[in-house]
Amino acid sequence: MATTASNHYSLLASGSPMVHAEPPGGMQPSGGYRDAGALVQADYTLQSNGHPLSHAHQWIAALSHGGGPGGPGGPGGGGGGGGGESPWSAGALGQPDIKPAVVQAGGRGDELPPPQHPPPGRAPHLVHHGGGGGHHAAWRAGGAAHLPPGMAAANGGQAGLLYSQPPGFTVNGMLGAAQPALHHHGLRDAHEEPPPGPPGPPHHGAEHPPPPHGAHPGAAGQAPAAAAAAGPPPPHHDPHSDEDTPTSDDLEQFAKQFKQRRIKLGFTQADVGLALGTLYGNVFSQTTICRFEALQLSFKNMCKLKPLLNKWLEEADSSSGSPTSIDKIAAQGRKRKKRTSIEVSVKGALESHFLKCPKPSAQEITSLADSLQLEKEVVRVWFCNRRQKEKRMTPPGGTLPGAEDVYGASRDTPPHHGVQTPVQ
DNA sequence: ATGCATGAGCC
DNA sequence: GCTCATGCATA
Repeated sequence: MATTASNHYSLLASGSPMVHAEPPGGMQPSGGYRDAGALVQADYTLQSNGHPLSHAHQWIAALSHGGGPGGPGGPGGGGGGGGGESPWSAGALGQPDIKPAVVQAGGRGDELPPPQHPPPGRAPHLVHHGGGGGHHAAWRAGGAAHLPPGMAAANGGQAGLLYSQPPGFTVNGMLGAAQPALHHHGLRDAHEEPPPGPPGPPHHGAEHPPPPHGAHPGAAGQAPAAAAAAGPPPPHHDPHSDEDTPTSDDLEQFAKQFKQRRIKLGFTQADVGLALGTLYGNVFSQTTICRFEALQLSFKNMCKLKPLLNKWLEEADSSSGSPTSIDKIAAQGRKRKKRTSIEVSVKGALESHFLKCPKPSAQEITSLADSLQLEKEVVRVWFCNRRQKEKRMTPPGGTLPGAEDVYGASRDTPPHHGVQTPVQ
């Protein structure tokens, strides 16, 4: 009843046109949606369950855990809580859980293009505000002021805003290349190629820099000074270099710049995702690119993607105009449970619980699920996603300066998440 | 642009 | 079972 989830799942497959339709009688899709099968995208019709979308408190104050990430860039990190309490301080880059998303379609079969990283000849665009240790305390320390001169002018021309079909970029013969790639280093390698810079702890679970963002500027309750106050002075010299760990400020700027360039060049987020696959073997979805631009990824993840995107920028820039192919990767034939649409009222209930207890026990989840009439798994996942959301570095839509107050105070004002960057 | 889902790696 | 990275499906 509540969920719009009908029972059909859509499967991507390429092939047999068979529709797997199940009688919508049951609302709980808990059938065996995991079988591996090759079904095609069923044309399930969504039940218009249009929910008004009223977001209540989305971004709660969880951020405020005093914790705070230790110093910026300072490895000394406060050792944040362990299990994953502190968003940014936990072992960011150091953790090995990064996974490669190389999902190469069977089509190309092969592997991924050689991961070569052509040395960037020049320091690209990233201008970067000079302050080295200044304010990179909060995610968006108002740093929007950049805009490299060169960039705007760069190729401003034709690209205009036609996203229709970008000209394509050439990737140095990468396409044809089905070279046996060696190690398509997944992201996992990322942690392996730690920035030489960071002396001390190469990548351990404690270095971490990122300023917590704890909240937004509004929440700026955070003493600005605090940021700089970090004990260990972050030795970052060139934030834009792929090498060392950028500050959150750097990331923010890069993301903005990236987006602008991307748009100017006429590429969509999806194009970029695919291009990364072509270039490095790691394909990413539109979602990921979007989140990167919106800074909705974890700090660690942002750091991981930045170099890739930076290279793409260079490629796209240098070969903007060349023809090429963009190959796409077909989805595999995996079944996916249909997205459950949680009713607003139910969502509200979940959020309430989340506020009280972000990490309910299995037992609690079970009873909660029961009372809300949702599958236990759905509830569990909801909490997981909720927690994850809390950890993102994303400043809640409005990080308007001086605007919001910390949630703790008057959380009445739900930040409408509609306020993000206009474009796209 | 974002909600819900999947899955690897870890504990 | 959790976290984290990621993405399909959707609004």
